[in-house]
Amino acid sequence: MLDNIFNTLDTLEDALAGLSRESEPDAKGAFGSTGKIDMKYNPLELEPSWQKRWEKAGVFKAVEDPSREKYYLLEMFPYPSGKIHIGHVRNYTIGDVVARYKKMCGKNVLHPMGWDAFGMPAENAAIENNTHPAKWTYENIENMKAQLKRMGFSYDWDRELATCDPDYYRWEQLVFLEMYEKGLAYRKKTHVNWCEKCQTVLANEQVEDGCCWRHPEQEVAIKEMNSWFLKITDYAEDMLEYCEKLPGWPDRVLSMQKNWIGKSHGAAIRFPMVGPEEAIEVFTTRQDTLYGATFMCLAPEHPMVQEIIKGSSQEKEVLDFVARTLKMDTFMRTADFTAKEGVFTGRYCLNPMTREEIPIFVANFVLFDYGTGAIMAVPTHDQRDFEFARKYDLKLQVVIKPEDAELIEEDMTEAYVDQGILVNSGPFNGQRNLEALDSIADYLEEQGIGHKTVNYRIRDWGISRQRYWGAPIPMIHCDACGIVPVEKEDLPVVLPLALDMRPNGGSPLPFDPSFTETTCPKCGSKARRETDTMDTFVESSWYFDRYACPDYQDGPLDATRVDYWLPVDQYIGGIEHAILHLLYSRFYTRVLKDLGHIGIKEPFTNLLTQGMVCKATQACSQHGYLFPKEVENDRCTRCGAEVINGNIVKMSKSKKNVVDPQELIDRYGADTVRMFCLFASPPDKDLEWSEQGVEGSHRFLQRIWRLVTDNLEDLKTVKGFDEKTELQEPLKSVHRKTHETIKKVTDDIENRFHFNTAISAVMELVNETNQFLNTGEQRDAAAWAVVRRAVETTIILLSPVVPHITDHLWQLMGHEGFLLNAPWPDYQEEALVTETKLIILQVNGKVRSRIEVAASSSDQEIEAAALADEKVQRHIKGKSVKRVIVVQQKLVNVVV
RNA sequence: GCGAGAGUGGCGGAACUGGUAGACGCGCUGGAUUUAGGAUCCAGUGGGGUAACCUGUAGGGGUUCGAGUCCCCUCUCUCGCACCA
Repeated sequence: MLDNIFNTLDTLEDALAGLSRESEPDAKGAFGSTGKIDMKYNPLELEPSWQKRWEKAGVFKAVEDPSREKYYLLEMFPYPSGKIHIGHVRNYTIGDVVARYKKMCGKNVLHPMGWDAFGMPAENAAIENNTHPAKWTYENIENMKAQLKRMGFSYDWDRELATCDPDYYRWEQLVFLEMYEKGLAYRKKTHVNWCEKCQTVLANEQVEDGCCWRHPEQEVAIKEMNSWFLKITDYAEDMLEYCEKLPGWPDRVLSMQKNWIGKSHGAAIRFPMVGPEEAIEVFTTRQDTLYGATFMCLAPEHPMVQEIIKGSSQEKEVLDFVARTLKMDTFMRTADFTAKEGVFTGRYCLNPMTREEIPIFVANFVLFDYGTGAIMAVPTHDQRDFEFARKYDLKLQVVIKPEDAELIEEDMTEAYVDQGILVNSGPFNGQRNLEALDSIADYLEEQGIGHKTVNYRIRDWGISRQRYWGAPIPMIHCDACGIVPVEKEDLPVVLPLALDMRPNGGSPLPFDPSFTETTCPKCGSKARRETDTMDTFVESSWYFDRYACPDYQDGPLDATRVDYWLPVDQYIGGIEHAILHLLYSRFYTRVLKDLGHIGIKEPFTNLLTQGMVCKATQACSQHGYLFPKEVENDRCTRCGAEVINGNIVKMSKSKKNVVDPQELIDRYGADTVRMFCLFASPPDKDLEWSEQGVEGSHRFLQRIWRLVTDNLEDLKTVKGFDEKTELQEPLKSVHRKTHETIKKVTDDIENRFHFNTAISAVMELVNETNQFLNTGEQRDAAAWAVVRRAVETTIILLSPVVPHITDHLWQLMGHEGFLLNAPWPDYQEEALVTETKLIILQVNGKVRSRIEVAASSSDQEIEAAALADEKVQRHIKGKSVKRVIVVQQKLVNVVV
């Protein structure tokens, strides 16, 4: 099939060569309609043919070469869901333009692609369609790979990897064992989110509005169970610090990461128990209010709760409350509309400063995950504590007063949270509360009651998933020896493929004796394999390293190659992955460095987060959201009701406001789709899909196609332009525009990724060239040489954006080879020089006139010309000129 | 509530360090070509006014010879985090 197209094209070119001989010069010379070839722009034939040629020539292959400067460009790899969607198209188009541009600039470019191939959808699809996750996944990969190739992306497919391949995850298992040895991976019993339908633990981010993200009707339960964790908290401080050392990252991503890490300075303070137990430790950032702490609250999960109520008369009441609270999901429990509730434990502890006995409560709003899971409550200066105190009639004690007023506890209607002066605070009375933070912390330390500390919001990364389609955690449970790591030489622990999926959605792994039954590496007795698999974010935390050496068999990473390519110079992906994946990758890179696998800490030097692709929704009162196909003339095709046009929101299957990239490719070709994705808006902003916009992009491609084919003979036969030629207007202007465009496009791509303005600039050049050809008088060889240079520049500058049509036109014009191997053009300063300059004339800051002056004019001459201008004269008549501002070569402002 | 970003024609968006606001594209209007439609080409297109000119970048104030751009306040929208002690 492709071969046929190939042959067709070759024949076409022969035909063209023949035609050129038939053309006859008309009276005006070589211009006019001669050489006009009836040849249509047919992207559907032309594009696959060029894709095949690129592949055959291996133009996208990246080879390590220490003598050349490398450039590693990476787009976030996709989950192989079956088909590419428009978000992929946009993401990968942006990346492809940069990759092609950098290659043309002479960089040794690495531009790989692969598959984030483990994950739940494969298991669900397998159950639904009675197939196997592996089969489903690999079929999807084949489909999507074909689609990506059809888009013409410049990937080095020799480096392709799929994370579900044992050759990939075996190294992840090895790194896990190394982390385990260093204490960076551990197992603990803890409270987790559990979805009954998925039969697995969910990460916090997979819980939406208290329900499972995949089962919006299924409330997430809190379950206490054993899970594996990676010690990301060990690196929290370093990752936070390096947020300041990533100038190539968008501020908003960095601020999200800082937010997520959530460092806060404060103090850990011990409140001694009244009774046999030792003390309860709290974390606070407000040790300045310590004298006002009149009660204590524990999180329901706090282990001391069980301890201190044992045998007391409150026991049942407290246990009921704890059980009731823990049954609520975290979202409901922590929602701001959920009332603050608690129960008295019947026990007291001492405020370490006032030595007063204060009651201990269990409260629903105290988070076990944050700080120590216990808080000192200061109702006078914390709104939550205030509400709680009022509800349970607890003591209030003011310890900060505003500078010019008194606070009376009984009269307070809300907590006083502003700054002020300390009162009722022993030796600290009279100090400003913020200044007392340090002195109180020091005092605590001296007295052995507490110490300064920092607390992080970030928790260790729970990576256990009770799922089948993931990388097995390489551990063994032995009754005698406990948890024993798999021997490194026994890796990989391969995921068994021959088993039946369970209809309830649970993992089949625990029920497969061929997998679970093993022997303990330590004592040799019967033992059981760990059946949890790893969170798929683990795979995506190092795939970019493995691209450097996907075939390496002696370890996770080949140091020589990884050192050459890493770090990623430019990473591009959706903002929706901004926190977790990027945070995990930064953590994992640090781990790999500490384990000696890699030399860098930060994996991504520059990050571009592209905006979402959006489109208006359409709905019908009867049938809900409608696909574009289900709408005709603003009416629902099923019931004829008028459609309701909704907001412009992110494209999603559930809202049915989607366009299928494949349909667009089949209709317009890949180049048009690529061009529209770039032209419609800058990459970091959201893109609003517009069918008319796509048509516009297609029209532009047809316009350059005609510009070349309509004038092919003249363009082809004219001699190359000698840059030293002295040109007259209007030729000079076309030539100047050519160089201005090179400058503008280079700047837009290199420094700003503003492809939309780069394309605009080329459009301007095409417009000017067309205008010259349509209206220009001069039609000799000199003119054609200038036009040829303009047209060739157009083609080269557009080649990263629309690589197929440009390679084709390049060849039609008689060039050999691919534009990807052509050098990116330089502009010449001399070509930008103009003889005259346009000067804007203002009077009192308002534009009144504009004049042309010789470029060589001095400021004095320009000022004189401005004052002599008729319109300026009219506006300053009868007034005295107070001041004249002359902005070099640009503007004159006359102040009267 | 906290943090970040944004607000410019009928629409998507330009205007990089303060210096012609609206590049480029879409749409629309008129004209040419065409049997017609499409495609293509030419002209026009922020609002008001015959014109000179006036007015205009969410609203208000300020700095400046000059503000879409800088500063302060207000409003609206989007995103992230959120009972974080």
